[in-house]
Amino acid sequence: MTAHPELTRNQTLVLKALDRAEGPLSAYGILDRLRDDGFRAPLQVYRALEKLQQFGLVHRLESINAFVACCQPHGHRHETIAFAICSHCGRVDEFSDAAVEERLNEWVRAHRFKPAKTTIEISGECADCTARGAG
Amino acid sequence: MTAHPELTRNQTLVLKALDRAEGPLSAYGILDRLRDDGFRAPLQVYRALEKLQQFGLVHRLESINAFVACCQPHGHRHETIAFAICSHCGRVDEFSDAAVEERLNEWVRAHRFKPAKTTIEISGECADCTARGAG
DNA sequence: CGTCTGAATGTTATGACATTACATGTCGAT
DNA sequence: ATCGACATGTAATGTCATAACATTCAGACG
Ligand SMILES: [Zn+2]
Ligand SMILES: [Zn+2]
Ligand SMILES: [Zn+2]
Ligand SMILES: [Zn+2]
Repeated sequence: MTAHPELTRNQTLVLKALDRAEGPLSAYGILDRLRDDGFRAPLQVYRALEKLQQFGLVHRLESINAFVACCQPHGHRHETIAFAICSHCGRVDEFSDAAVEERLNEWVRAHRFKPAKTTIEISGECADCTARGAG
Repeated sequence: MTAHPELTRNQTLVLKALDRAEGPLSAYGILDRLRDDGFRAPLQVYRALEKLQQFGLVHRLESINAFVACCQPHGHRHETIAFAICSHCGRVDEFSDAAVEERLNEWVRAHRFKPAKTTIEISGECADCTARGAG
């Protein structure tokens, strides 16, 4: 599964919708954009999103219940990823920091905690929006 | 607002419900536990939770849409807090790490991002549950 | 006292996000 | 052909959160 298989039709459509979007989209937002492609029910979106997340092509933003296409060309699965989310324009920046990852891993080891998923999200206002004097 | 004022009746009830709970509670879970105290609608819970979060007495766990009472005796407002959430037993451990906070602050400074709220949540299985051989 | 005002509360309705359950289709392996 | 694994279609339901509006409460002030 390292090189994920061909995407199905629905997965391709969902990924394209996210790629074309300016910012994160909710599942229902994706659904609305795919009505013309035959999408009728939320489950079609959620099922595609689940696979795309497994492939590392899409990330879920827990703090805003939305999804973004991964900015890396071929996805990634093993790093801890942090997100900076502009609550004004929706821009999402994705980054990883080895020191952050290492410190969290230390806590986890020290407490014998078996991590399954790590969420790091900073919400706020991006530089552009701040410069423009956004509210 | 450093020493937060007296809590109102509803705020007190919600905080007590969270204190008594084993793990995190959803807003509707809190509502159910406060029916006998006269609670009838979700808004009563959400309004109390909003204030309690401002006072630093309650934290929202974004990745599971739930709330926990702060484990510090008098709350805290200025640190970046990380949570380790056991998806098996619901146990939540709260910790902060200066190095993590500093690294995230560096990214934010470098990108002129104006942070409003930082979420760090590690979901997984706690040591006790792993030892018990949980699934 | 009476009134004004801001905060908290009560209530109904609605919106937003996500999953369960079951039926159907597709395609390669045997 | 038939089987199994996976993807899909559809309806119904469950879960989380807020909008809108009316009412109540407690302190400030003349
Ligand atoms: Zn990515
Ligand atoms: Zn922005
Ligand atoms: Zn705390
Ligand atoms: Zn546990």
